[in-house]
Amino acid sequence: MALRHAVLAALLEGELSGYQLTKAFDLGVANFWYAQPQQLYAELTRLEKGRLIAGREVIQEARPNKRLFRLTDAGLAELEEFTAAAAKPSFIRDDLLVKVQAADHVDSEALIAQLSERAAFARAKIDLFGKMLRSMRGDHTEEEFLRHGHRIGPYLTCLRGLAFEEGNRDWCEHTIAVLRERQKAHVQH
Amino acid sequence: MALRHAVLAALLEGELSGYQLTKAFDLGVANFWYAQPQQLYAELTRLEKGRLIAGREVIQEARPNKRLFRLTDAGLAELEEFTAAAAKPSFIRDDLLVKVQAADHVDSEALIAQLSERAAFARAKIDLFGKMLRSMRGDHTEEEFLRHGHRIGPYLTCLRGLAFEEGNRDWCEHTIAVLRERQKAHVQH
DNA sequence: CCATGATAGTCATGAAAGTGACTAGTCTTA
DNA sequence: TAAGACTAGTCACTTTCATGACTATCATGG
Repeated sequence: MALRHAVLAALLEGELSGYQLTKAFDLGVANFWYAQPQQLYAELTRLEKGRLIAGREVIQEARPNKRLFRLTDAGLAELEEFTAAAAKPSFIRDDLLVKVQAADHVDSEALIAQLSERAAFARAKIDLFGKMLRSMRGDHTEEEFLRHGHRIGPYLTCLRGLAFEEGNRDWCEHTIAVLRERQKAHVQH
Repeated sequence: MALRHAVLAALLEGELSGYQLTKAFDLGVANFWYAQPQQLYAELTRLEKGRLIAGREVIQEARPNKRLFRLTDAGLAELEEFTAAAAKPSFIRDDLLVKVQAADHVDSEALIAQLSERAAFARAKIDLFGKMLRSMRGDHTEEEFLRHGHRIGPYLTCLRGLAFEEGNRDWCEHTIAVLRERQKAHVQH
């Protein structure tokens, strides 16, 4: 029951099609949840059956027809209930951490390559999140916006995403530096 | 194929029993992966069948017998291969983010309660990670240890865990402050 | 005029993760 | 001296996630 609520939360933004949702939940953009198209379409079907969302067909000329979904009252109630329930603590679960855990026993070059790639990805997302934040707050300062804006939820999750990626970037860079330093030291023996 | 490699990486530390692994993979301690006992025992069985680890029974007097597992050469090779392969980018997938995404439409008090709880949890882990790091590096400074220590993998993942939890704590506190501020402003209307 | 790429989705299947309930002996503490 | 926590693990089951393959149409660029 996790993707389920993420979809409901996304639909708070207004009516969205499955395809639009897939864009919002894309790995490259997602600031609060990630999922693949197939999962989303499946979830939408389930949610509609449960009457937590309602869809309507929109016939289009120039492109395939689509279905726009909106939250029902039952859906909003479900989300409310979910928010009140205790959350399980989260943790990082990342292949890259497993690899670094094994750092002393595996090839450093391969590891450094992975870390560089991840750092690059993190920088790209930092950039993107920066832009998203600026566009959400418009002409206001962050402080102003958070005080008086009327949809701060997405802004706040985006801030977390930004900090997370900054953490990733810094850690990757630091780890690379450490591994390089040790390579040098090792060669000199 | 994720827990699988995490278990292999954990066994780099030396022979461990299933029970010891469950301690290391516990939500309260895990600095690089989390899993439940049942998952671990199941994974250990699979890995042993695949000859990536080997177990030996240890008969004990005062407590139940146990099985100690160690990595085989095949297991180390598998881990090596895994490290060289491309990692998929990671992302946060957290109930709490979903809840904050919906912040504008749900009860703030409930949300603040969740955030406080998470912040407290984060502080506890920060403390724990600090202790773990100190104990790993012994009398050395961090710089010294990372340069010359001979098992820095766990230290590095622990550093990431620490930064992650600091990020959680800061974000939770900031978000709480923002929500409180808005509550005040709302009441005054 | 053909190859991409975007829009808009569907189906089937497998792998991974999570949950609840349960056994069984020992050690500690109120 | 009884209750609860710790050690050590197992069985059965469900939910969630992820993967690959597939169908259409339209627009754009070379």
